[in-house]
Amino acid sequence: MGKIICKQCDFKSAAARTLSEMELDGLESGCAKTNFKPGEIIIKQNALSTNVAYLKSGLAKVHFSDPMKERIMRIVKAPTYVGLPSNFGNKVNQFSVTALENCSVCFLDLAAFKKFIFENGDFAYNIILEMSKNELKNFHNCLNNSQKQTTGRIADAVLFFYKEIYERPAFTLPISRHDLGNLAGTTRENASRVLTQLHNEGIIRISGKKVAILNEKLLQQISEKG
Amino acid sequence: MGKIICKQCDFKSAAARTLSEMELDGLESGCAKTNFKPGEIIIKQNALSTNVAYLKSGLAKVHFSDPMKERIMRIVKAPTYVGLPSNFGNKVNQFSVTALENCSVCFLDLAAFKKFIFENGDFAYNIILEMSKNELKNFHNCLNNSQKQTTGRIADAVLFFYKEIYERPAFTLPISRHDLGNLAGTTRENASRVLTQLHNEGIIRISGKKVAILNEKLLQQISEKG
DNA sequence: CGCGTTTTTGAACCGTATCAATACGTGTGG
DNA sequence: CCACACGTATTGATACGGTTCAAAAACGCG
Repeated sequence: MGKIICKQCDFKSAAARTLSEMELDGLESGCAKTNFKPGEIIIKQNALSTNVAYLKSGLAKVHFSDPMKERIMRIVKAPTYVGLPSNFGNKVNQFSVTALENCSVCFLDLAAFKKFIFENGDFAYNIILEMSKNELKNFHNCLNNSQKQTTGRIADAVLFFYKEIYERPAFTLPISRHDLGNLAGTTRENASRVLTQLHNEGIIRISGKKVAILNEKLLQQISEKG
Repeated sequence: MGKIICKQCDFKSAAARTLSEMELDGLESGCAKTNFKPGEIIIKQNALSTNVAYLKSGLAKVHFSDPMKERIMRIVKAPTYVGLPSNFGNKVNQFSVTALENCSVCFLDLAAFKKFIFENGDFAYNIILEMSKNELKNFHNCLNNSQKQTTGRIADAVLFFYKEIYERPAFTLPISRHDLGNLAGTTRENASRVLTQLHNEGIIRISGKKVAILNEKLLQQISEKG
């Protein structure tokens, strides 16, 4: 779509920052920048993963989208690669990625990307670093989800939006109750219930999609204990 | 411990197979082979992860070992690296690894390992490949655990031992009921119950730790549906 | 303003954890 | 060789949390 110049891009990943000017020229030739509106699908599960997707700006949900077991795995914020494990571990995407806000994404040629891994150790190392951190995050996520009960998991999700996404205690949820439940591994009904319960206890204030955290310490405790 | 010669090692990883003779000499100088008996700890959670662990032979469990939330994440079979994400994503191990059988492990110097990533693109690429596949496995694992109920998860575990570990329909469980429950995210009581239930339905035969799968198709269905 | 969607709330039902008691198996010491 | 003790496994009864179903309320949009 839009013509862009990788060399001058301000949103380079840690890995891309290791590339020489010449390499960046190579990257650019197989690079397509695309914009997405909320709800639009960035990566489609079961489609061939022929490109590396780099989320330059915006917010998106990573979700497994089988008809029978739709599940939001996590919410990702730019800048980040999305779907690298599918790119390398499997020929088809193992999950979908859908924009929650306006998103700007660069689709990079997989062959060129691989070439950099082979030829630029610094680049490869940074990719490994990003993948490692991601896997550890997933690891803890998974553990939490299986050991806490609903209240704790919803508290987790709220804290996640606070700390990792918006970095301030008042924000507007980018997702519906349905999706919040889905993210926390429960139903929309329970997501609703827990939210109002936390509201009634004075731990958060909630009105529609607007959330304000009133008692962070207590919320943290709920997230940890149960 | 034992003196070994990496060059002549028959258990090389895909990544290590890309190394030149000279590089293998380098690997060897910072390599310690150690043997573990069942129950012995190979990697200890919260210890500094100063070495890359390569499981050359044997079976081990990867588990989160906090006093309050002990949880078996997965069972791994040689040959495989264990703990790479901790090596690169964090200075301390994010989980423990404990031997279930006699295990032979090579501890490699992390600095040398990093050097190979920087200098040998083929090596780096193979590491990325292994990490990608691992992450996808975890991904599906995590998804399954959160969407199935106990019967399905135990069925999963049994099928896992059949297909991924022993590759034959009759085998001896390498873990106790307690750990089986822990692996499937439930209690020892429920693990027991489900096992005898499957036995009574003629789907598996079970006697102590000896398991035989009698009706694979049905077991598969249970694993998928519920 | 009306219609469809999303959210909230209540009640009944189901699955699983928990508790409690019993059985089994192995190893120890008399 | 038996008696005992300890860890592991089994089985049943109960309680709690969460899903599901149903219905009302609030919201957003044309």
